[in-house]
Order: sequence, then structure tokens, then C-alpha cells
Amino acid sequence: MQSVQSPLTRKLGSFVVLSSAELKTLDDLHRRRRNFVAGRDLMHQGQTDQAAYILSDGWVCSYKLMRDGKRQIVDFQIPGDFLGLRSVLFHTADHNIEPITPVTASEVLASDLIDAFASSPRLATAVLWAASRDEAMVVEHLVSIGRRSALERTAHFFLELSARLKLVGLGTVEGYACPLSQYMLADALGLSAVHVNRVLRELREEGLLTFQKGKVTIHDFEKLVDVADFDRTYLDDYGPLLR
Amino acid sequence: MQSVQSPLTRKLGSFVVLSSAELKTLDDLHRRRRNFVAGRDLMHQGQTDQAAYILSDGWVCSYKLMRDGKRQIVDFQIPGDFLGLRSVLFHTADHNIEPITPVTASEVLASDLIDAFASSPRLATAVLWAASRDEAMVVEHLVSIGRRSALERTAHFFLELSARLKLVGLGTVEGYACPLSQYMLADALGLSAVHVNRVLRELREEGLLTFQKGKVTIHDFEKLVDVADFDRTYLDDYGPLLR
DNA sequence: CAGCAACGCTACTTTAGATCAGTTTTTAGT
DNA sequence: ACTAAAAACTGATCTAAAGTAGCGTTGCTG
Repeated sequence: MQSVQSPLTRKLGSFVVLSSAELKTLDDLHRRRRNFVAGRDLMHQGQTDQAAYILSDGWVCSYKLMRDGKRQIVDFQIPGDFLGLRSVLFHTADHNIEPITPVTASEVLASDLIDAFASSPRLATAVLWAASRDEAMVVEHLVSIGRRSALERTAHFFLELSARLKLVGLGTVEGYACPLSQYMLADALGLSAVHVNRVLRELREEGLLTFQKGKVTIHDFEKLVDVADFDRTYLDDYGPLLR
Repeated sequence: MQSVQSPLTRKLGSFVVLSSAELKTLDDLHRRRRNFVAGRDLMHQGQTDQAAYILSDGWVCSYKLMRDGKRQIVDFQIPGDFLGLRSVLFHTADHNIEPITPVTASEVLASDLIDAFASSPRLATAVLWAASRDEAMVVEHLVSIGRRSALERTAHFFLELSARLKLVGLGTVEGYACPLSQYMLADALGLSAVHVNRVLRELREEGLLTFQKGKVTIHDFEKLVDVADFDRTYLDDYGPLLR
């Protein structure tokens, strides 16, 4: 029994209680470690036979590029998250993945996954849960962009990141380190960089939140939750539900 | 061996080749059939211990409601689609599901799913594939709302529906039956109903597509693909990839 | 078959956020 | 330490889509 868990084990462990055999299987998925430099895409849309990865250190973003050069960032991934899981099942990648910081990740092949599922159906359920959680986030982003104002949307974004980072021990109620530029924020929020800047100023002036020099500081959590219409149960760590 | 397949079997079968034991397991998921009337929600956000369903007939929409009454439709589901799969794994529903037409669906419990996965890891992979496909659509909606204009977005929407319906045999290149109102379209596209109406007029006047009286007629597929920046490989039926 | 409720449609007005065109500040490289 | 480039920031103008208001049409339902 190991005391140091991988971020993925930690995350899945919050959903299912894992046996030591299952922990071992998860551990085995972390053979084939790879390192990537920031800025150089790790996966391209259209690329075939791409492996998936489990992110163990650093931040990346998943995005789609439009014909005219505009881009939409779908989500940022932090340690413990899968990268490009869809690409494996689809045989071809439908989005790009760019490391924002230097990154270390473990390559996972389709066959690894199928073998893991064969050794434990509970693991299959756990991975499906993780995938569903990712989808829930994408859905929330859709709602944000579709129906929330720029201010509400930005507030929601920072609260979501806060909840996610807290779960893997990378943030507190006061705030967290955040290596994103205002341009990336703009691409994620469906806004222009100029407008993001104005919204950040407003959040700061309203005493809600400050994002400066790679640090997010939450000044008034309650007011922020109210502004963003943030669901407190969203992404919460309920403790293992499936035993 | 049956010659009449359920829409789900048909869909999953386009991804993995299924053994007769696996077909039987899928069939067993269709015990517990339920009927629902249009308009009366089948699932509510916040509801706990909700079962999932496999939709066998009719259309439904999944949506989220905001504090101020605005709503965002995340996706429409057609026969063969899972309803509320996330809700089962999350123990509580994070969205609402409303039948648009009268609907028949089969109730699926978390335990059914786990049992099915235990009997066949390939089935687990197939279900993960279906879930990933749904996520890919949500991602595409996100991109649409975030970076496409109202016209492009609407064009993209109708092309996506066309591709999905063709796969389950409910549409052709010329068009398809579509029981949606302009209000629902607005809630799905992140637009106002008034603006949807204007966009539909423009699509009609440009000779691209007509949506009237519950029927979508595609006048110029190629031009529509161009306007929408629609990826032709998106949602395509590649034939079984995993053998 | 009258009357009401959806739904579809259009013109006018308003607004949130984009775009343009910079300046200032911070960061990283030689 | 000095430059170059990237990121942050600002004000002025523009525009896509929202909101508002109202009319016509269809189809229920009592």
C-alpha cells in the first residue's frame, strides 16, 4: 500500500473505494511517462491513432480552431485529468491540446484501457464517472457562454477552477496559482481579450476577486457565488458514492 | 439472432462488433419500458437517485435552468441516445429532461450498467464511446455558441441534426421531420426567439435551408457546409473500428 | 364555432461586447 | 543591465444580437 497517490487515483478514489488490485492496475497505467514543453501542441485535431494521456503535472488546454483562425478553448486540464480520451475511442482527435506550462503526462493506449476494464468493471465505472464529470464541466461552460453575461461567466469560471484545484490540493478558499493569460481566458470564455481585461477590472473594483501576476485571490466568496449563480454542489467531493 | 435491432444496438454496433451474448445483454437493458407525455419533465436538476434511460422513440431535450428563468438547452436526444447517464453516476441529476414529443424509453439502473460492464468490458468501451460522442456534440455546441455567428451556428445545428438522424434512419440528404419550435431553437442556440426567426428567414432567402411546419428541407447542402464550417467527418459512421 | 393560447413573423430601439488603435508594464533572453 | 517581445491595460467607435411591441395564423378546447 502506497501513501503517495497519483492525482488520478486521488480523484477516482473520491468516487469509488478502490481495492489494492485496482490501485495496482491504475498504477500500471502510469508506465510510459512523457514530458512536454509549454506552447508546443501535444495533440492536433484530425490526427489519427493518437494515444490518450493522464496528466500528472502542469496545466494544458483543449481547444478547437475555426477556419478563420478564431479559437474556442473547451477546458483547461489540471493534474489527475485525462487528455484526449475521446481521441482514442474515435480513432482520430477532434481537438487540439496545448501545454500551458511544462507538463508531464502518462501515455495510455486504447488496449491499456480495455485491459484495465477487463480486470475490473468498477474501474470502468470510475473512468466513465471521470469522463462524465468532464462532460458536466463542458455543459456548464456551454450554459455560461449561452446564457451568462461576461461578468457572471468570468466569476463562474474562477469558482469552478477553485473547486477543481481544491480537490487535488492545489488551492484554498483564499485563492490559487493560475498560469493563464488574459488571452487564454478570452478564448475560453468566448470574449475578446480587451473585454476580459475590463471584466477583471470590474471584479477587482467590486471587491470580488483579483487575478494578477499568475495568482487568483478570492476576496468575497459568497458574493462571487451569488454573482455567478454558482451551484455549490457542482463538482463537490461527496466522498465515495459507490462501494 | 434478431433482425430488428434497437436504435441503441444499431448505434453501438457501428462502433464495435457485438457478439450475440453482448447483444443479449444490451437487449436485457430494455426491460422496464416507460412512456412519457410531451412537455412534462422526465427528470429535474437536483433530483437524487434518478435512473437513466435509453430513448427508443420520440424526441427529448436536456436543458439547464438559470435563476432568472433563462434556459439553455444542451442537446436534443433522438432514439438510441442515453438520457441522464451522468445523473446515475453523480447520484443526483444536474440537468432537466423534457419530452418534446410522446416518448418511450427504457429505465436503466446503475447496477444494470455495472452488471453489463462486468459481463463484457467491450460493452463498457462501447458505452464510453457513446458517452464520448455525446460529449463531442456538446463541445461542438460550445464552439458554436462561443465563436460562430447566429447564422453559422444555426446552419451548423441543422447539419448536425441531419447527420444524427441519417445514422438512425430518420432523415435523408433532402431533409427530415423536426418537431422543434423556434423557441426551443433559441434556447439551444443561445439566441432570442426573435433573432432565430430572422436567421431562419435569411437561411430561406439565401436558398440554403427551409424549416417550416415541422419539416427541415435542405436546399443547398454544399453551401450550408461552407457557411457553417461544418466538419464532414464529424459524427460520421466509420464502420466498426474496434474488433 | 368562438375564443384563447401557442407560434410565427416583422419593424423599431437599445445594449453588450467587438473591434480598432494605441500606451504602459512585465517578463525573458543575450 | 538592456533590449525585445509578450502581456496588460485604456478610450473611442462600431455592430450583432437583444429587447420591445405588436400583428397575423394555426389549432385546440370548452
